Amino acid sequence: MEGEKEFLKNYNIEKYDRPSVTTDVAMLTVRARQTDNYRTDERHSLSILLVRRGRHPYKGMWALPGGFLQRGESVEDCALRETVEETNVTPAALMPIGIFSDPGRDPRGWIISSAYVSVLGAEDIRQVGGDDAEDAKWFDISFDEKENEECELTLTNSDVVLHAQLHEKGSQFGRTDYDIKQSDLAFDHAKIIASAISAVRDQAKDANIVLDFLPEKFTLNEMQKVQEAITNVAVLSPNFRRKISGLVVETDEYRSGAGHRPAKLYRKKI
Amino acid sequence: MEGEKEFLKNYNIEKYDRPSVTTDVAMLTVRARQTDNYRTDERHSLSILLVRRGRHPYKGMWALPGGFLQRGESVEDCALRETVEETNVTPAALMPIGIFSDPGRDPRGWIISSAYVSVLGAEDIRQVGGDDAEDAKWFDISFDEKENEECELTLTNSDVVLHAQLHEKGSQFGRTDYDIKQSDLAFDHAKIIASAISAVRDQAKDANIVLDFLPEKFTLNEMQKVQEAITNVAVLSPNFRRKISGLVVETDEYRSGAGHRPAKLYRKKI
DNA sequence: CAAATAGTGTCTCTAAGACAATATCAC
DNA sequence: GTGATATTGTCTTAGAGACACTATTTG
Repeated sequence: MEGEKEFLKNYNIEKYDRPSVTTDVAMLTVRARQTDNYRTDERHSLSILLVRRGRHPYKGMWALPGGFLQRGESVEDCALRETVEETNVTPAALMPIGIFSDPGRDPRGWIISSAYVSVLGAEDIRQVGGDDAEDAKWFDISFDEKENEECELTLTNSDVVLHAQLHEKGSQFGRTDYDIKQSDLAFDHAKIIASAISAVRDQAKDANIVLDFLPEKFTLNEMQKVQEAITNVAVLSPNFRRKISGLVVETDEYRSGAGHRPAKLYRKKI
Repeated sequence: MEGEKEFLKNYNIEKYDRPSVTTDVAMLTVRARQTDNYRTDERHSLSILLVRRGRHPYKGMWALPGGFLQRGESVEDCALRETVEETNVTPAALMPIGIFSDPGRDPRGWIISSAYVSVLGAEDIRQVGGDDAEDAKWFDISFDEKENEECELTLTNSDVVLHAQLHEKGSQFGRTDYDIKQSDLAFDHAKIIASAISAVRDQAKDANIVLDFLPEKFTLNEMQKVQEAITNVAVLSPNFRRKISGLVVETDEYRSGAGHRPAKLYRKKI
């Protein structure tokens, strides 16, 4: 009878068929756009960071940052490492979206991907671009679910507009799954992005993830606008304030100069 | 310049270092135990199905059902297939728990695991045992979180008692992560089980997943007892009834013969 | 009848939605 | 002053928790 030590000595992992494993990260932030009227609030829009592929396959197309899992690191470490390498941005936390493993999802062969969302505050996004990150760009997101489970994803940039049509396949355990009907993005990344957005929208209901999108100090109106950009649902400001009052603390500072009453700055409660 | 077709023709996936991928499934159910007093309700307890390993490594120890991902199947299909093979039980739905990939988690080498929870109704669990499943057994779960983030997991069976001590590492996005301090189970499965339980407890708050644990027809008291077994929190029956009234529909049948007023049987609302 | 669950009604408190009203600044 | 956001207060309604009470069955 073979003992465990002996078994492990003779075990040859190379004998077995195994997939390559990649990670993909949907990095989201909320950006403000200038308005004509100096008095009026900026428009806020949920945005995603994409990189243009410099290599085959899908060379020249836009894709999520990510890459192959290396020996000695956890999947989450890999997602973090690849994100920093490709975009020069270091995400604070990664939220797992799911594992994408449909046969045929990658033309190179048997490759499965573990996908994450990360959320960036206003301070982090300035770093974008750098050594390896020349082709990393922010895209404004428009993602609407129509009546008959058909969804339209549009990613817009000053130069490019990317479209994808998806079909809502089902929603279980707070994660919605989609089928791609048409996509301008590399691989099955339109599907991953749609899942990522729906996961973040789900989280934003209890307002906690909203704070991750904000800088260290922020006005309550900014916070509300960020939530509205994520969830696509407008709320009344007194009710919003009441709801999130337990999550934030006042500072002594004010934001003024906008043609109306200055707003007190708040900070995330620890 | 190489085109995409040519690139793919020359691409050799074997050149790259890659991990083996397994799935592990925590199959949960709620079982009732007889009481002395014929009038009194049965005690309900959350239970998990474990298999005794017939091979190295961890030969003879108890572990979650699961196995290696094969070419041509999705990770979820693999989890389903392995579960049926090893336990003869077909789960209705799988809820993803996360991907466990710490270096060194498997003595055979670089092996990462995608973990799922599945929930079984009272009807399904009779099938357990069969061809390959002689060593599949149900264990009662006791899982308590103490003050200082220390957790004690105890799995009990008529023959065996398995212990594990865990440390709560942090809770993010509704998933709690644990460190193993001591474990009687194979691999890092104590950690996976703890994550699975905390995920199901989280879901059970909005009562929907509770229905998956029940047979086709059930009394509201049975439903309440199941929820209490999962969450470890007792509730008042009028309030419970009010809360779940929208999730169920009456049938014409009653459950009688228990020394007290018969209870109407309900069914899950579609 | 006693014990035990089945099931209803209702009081209180909290949280959410709607909306009215006041405050303060830049031009 | 005017137009814009900032901030507070309050009315109403929906839901959760607590609890008292009635209904029905079997030994």
